[in-house]
Amino acid sequence: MEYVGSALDGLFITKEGNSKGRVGRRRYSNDDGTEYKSKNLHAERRRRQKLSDRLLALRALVPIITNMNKATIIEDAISYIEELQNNVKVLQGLLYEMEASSEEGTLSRSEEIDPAEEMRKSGIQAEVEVTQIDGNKLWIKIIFEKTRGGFTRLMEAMTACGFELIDTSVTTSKGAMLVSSCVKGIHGEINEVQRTKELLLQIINGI
Amino acid sequence: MEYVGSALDGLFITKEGNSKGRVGRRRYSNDDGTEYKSKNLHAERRRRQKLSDRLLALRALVPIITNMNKATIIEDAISYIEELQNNVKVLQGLLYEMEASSEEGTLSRSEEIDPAEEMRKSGIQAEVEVTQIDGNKLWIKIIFEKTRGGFTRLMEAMTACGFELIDTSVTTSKGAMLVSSCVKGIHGEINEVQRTKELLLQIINGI
DNA sequence: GTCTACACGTGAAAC
DNA sequence: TGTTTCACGTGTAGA
Repeated sequence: MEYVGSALDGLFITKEGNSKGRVGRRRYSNDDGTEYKSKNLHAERRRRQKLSDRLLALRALVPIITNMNKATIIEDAISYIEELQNNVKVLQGLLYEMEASSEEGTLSRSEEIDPAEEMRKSGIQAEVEVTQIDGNKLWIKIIFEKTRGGFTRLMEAMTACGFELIDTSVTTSKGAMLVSSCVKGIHGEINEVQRTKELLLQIINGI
Repeated sequence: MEYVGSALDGLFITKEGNSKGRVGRRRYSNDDGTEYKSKNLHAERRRRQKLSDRLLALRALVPIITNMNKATIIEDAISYIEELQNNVKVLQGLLYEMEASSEEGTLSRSEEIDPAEEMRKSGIQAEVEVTQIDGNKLWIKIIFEKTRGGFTRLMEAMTACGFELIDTSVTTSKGAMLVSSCVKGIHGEINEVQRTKELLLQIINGI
């Protein structure tokens, strides 16, 4: 790649007056004296202009430019790309974190219990709590994983099993459904609470 | 910026044999015949190399390179920067969405009611529901905006007002707190349900 | 052969 | 002033 001269060196015809166009431009001549410009002169000009344009476009894309120099333009572009790459990485990390925390239960932000979360942790499918209110009334609390039509099927199953619903309230939180209901019990039945609980668990498992 | 020639044109001494160093390099001479290289030759070389190095670094940073050309390197860098910028924008949008949905209540994803949201819509501070379970027992459901220590103060206020709590369940969903409780009522009191409800509302408003 | 891309040395302009 | 940056035309090597 070293410039070593050539037979063509020294054949420049200089100081040519040229009234129009590129005056004073160096000319090139063969041994027979026919003048011609370098063959790739235009191509080289196009190449230079293209590169210049690209650099301009690059400079336009980079927000902070410390200098207008060609080298510094590329330098700034490099640091900008690094910054953008870091940005993307940080944002992806944040997004991943948020998705994870959002998936495993948004109620993690409340200090109270998260039914769905607790259910998944303990591995049980549902949580049933039965409390005897009065002689023939039971207060039941059911927490189970929410499914489409789950509540309806629970109600159908409970009525089919002979539960007489007095008052029922349902609320869902994320993936869990809490059913708080007051049912009429079979008066006089011994161990009614435990039997009702087992029956409810069977119903829920059947859903 | 037009090349117009100069008095120095045509003074190149070519075909100089040079045993050492940069043989054949063009020399430059003054009118007095003293030879010298162009003054900014080394500086120009350094500049070119610096630019070349920057381009190399840029190429190393861009993952996809369609061509090794200088122009295409910059072109690829431009498209890569655009891609990164778009990436950042999309990720920021996603993050903003997730933050918003996470802040305004995760229950928006469940098809059921969102207590906090409904409360805010209707403009009421709390929702109280009282149902008579038995002669001297009441089942109360309270939904109110969750505040720090709100549940504790509610319990203190209720016990201070003479409520005898039999069983209490509390669950929070985002900004709302649902208290489902069974209390002992004053046996024989007429319109007990309505009076209890009003009393609870007063308590909640006092919190 | 042509065509492309590159590095080179250089003059000039800018600071 | 001198230093730096740039565009230019050119030679040349590789497809």
